[in-house]
Amino acid sequence: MSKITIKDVAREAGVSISTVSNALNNAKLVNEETRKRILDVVDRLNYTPNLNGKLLKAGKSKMLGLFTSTVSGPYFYTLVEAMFRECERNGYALNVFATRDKKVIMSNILGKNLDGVFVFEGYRIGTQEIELIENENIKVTFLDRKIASKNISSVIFDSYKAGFDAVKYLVNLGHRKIYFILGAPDAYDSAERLRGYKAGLEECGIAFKEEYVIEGMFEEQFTYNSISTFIRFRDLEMPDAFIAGNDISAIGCIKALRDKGFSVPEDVSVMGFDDVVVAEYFQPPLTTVRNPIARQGMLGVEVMLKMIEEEKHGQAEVLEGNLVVRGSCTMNKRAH
Amino acid sequence: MSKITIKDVAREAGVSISTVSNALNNAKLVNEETRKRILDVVDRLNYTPNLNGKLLKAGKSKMLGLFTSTVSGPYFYTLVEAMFRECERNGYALNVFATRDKKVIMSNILGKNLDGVFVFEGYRIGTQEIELIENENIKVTFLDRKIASKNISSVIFDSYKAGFDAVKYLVNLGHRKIYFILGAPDAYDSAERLRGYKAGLEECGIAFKEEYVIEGMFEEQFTYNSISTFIRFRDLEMPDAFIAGNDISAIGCIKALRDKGFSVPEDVSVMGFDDVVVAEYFQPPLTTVRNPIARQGMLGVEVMLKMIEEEKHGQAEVLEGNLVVRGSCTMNKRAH
DNA sequence: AGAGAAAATAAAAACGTTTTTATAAAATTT
DNA sequence: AAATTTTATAAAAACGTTTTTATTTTCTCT
Repeated sequence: MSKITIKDVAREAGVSISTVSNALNNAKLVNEETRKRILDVVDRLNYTPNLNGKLLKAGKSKMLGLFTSTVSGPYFYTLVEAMFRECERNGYALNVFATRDKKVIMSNILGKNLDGVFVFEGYRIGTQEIELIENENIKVTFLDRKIASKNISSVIFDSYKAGFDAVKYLVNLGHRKIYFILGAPDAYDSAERLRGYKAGLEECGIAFKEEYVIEGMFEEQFTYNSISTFIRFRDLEMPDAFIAGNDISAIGCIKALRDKGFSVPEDVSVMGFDDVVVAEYFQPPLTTVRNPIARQGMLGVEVMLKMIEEEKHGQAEVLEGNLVVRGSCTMNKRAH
Repeated sequence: MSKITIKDVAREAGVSISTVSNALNNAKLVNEETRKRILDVVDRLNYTPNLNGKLLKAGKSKMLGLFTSTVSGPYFYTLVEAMFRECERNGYALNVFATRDKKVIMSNILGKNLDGVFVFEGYRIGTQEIELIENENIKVTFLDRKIASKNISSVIFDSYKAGFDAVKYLVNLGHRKIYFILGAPDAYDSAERLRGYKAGLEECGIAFKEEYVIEGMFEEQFTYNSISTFIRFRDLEMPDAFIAGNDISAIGCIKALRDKGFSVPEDVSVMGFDDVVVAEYFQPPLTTVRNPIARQGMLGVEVMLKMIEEEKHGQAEVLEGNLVVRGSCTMNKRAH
């Protein structure tokens, strides 16, 4: 009923609060006999130290925060599971804060009960906020952009290369009219994949065409609508292949094509990115570029701990993905 | 670099710390002019109140904790996404703690910087721990068992009915030799589904047979192995249908059957539970019992907030699922 | 103009710890 | 046996807030 504090323990054990504290944290400083007596009382009263009191004094919390605007989707949970495991292994707790409210985010980051903070895609923390964090000497690791400074690290994927590889793979299969479906407008990955797509085309001697780029928003339904509309009103020839912004978008694209009477991959090839779980179960199974998501999570906390515990300068890590060939792409039968 | 506290603000603004505090929290108590001056300084120094100091004083944190042993799987993220949204809507933050370490769990629960705690399936918090929590006047909502008391609520699914309904559906399709694949041994849902399965059989006048129950652990690979072995060594007739502990297990079962040369649903029908995302994408699409997972999450925080804010007695809520008919079950062609 | 009320500000106490410093008792050295 | 060190315990300060109480200033009323 009542909250018991260190004071209650002290009184009950007939001893001062400092002795109780020491009995709990610095065994060597207190006589074995009294220590036992105190521990007995602690047990009997079920005393648990108040974390706020503790943290207020300590300044360190052994807690890391993960700020994100969404917790759904296979990408997120693969990432966060890896992070949880790695934190636990190092004696840290991971707190997930799901909010888009910049105020909440900043008050928690700067509120100093977190030793470090991960920022995952979604909301935008701008240069102004980053500067603030930097000045407060708080460690931050970004999982959605490439950046590094004294207190800031990042771990991201080489989405440029992924886009590049995707194009080359499709061209090798004999495709020429390769479309690109964009992701969220402010997403780093989307922009990089597009950049790689352009570079890949150039490498293969194919001219980039603005008309071949379609909106997709990383969303299934959005892409479905985009592609349906495109098919219906196009005055261009049918594409040979689509490179979707991610797997979810690829699924939307395939469903739209199918509903318009095209079969994948016989008529059109479709690729995705990420290799989310459904990619394998979807019909046809998705050809995609797999990003080592769990590795990103593990490396993220590794890099964070380096800053916190070894006081190292922040670093920017870039991870490469690899092509996973399944059934959604095939040779171009309409030879050029 | 340096951490600025309310003291720094006070000094800089030429005012006492109480005035700063009031300027920030109790606008009416301080002259508009000085308040502006203080806010200016706050802005200039980028002062953010230390949360530990704040919480230590307040006793309340507006934070809820979610304790779980795993964060993977579609069930979890659907649940937790709904919880995040509902918490945010009510001005609470949700902290996810992923650990199996009972000590960590209890120290956080009893450490009093959480206003309430959700317990999700995985590790076992026994009656002893529950009693402790109860005595400390901490609000707990269980998402993995049915229980209610002054400070404890719960929101679970009616897995008994789900098991019962599954059997009746299959019997209506003409199946008689219906097997049941168990989930994790200590899982409430698994036990309840089994109980419903038995009751359903009885209702239909079919005798329950111990040999028709197979281990599955809620895991794809485990079930795959179980079923493969069963098929290989069985001295019984082929089953008409399988009721798997959940969708994941159903998928393992189907894969095993397929690899042994049986097709689903033509030769054998297979059902799952949960209706996870892949259930829809899998080939054949899974017939399953859908649990309103998001609803569980929302109701969970609702019930929690009732205890915290309205000081209501805890309550036990039970949610019903509904049958989702897809392609993994069909009429029994081998008539009896 | 002086008393009383209201408004604005400051000082002090409190939240529950840990840590530093002080004191007392016991053990060791000279 | 006195002086010194070691060991054990206690007291006090500190962490950064908010809240309660106290003080000062300003305003209102007779």
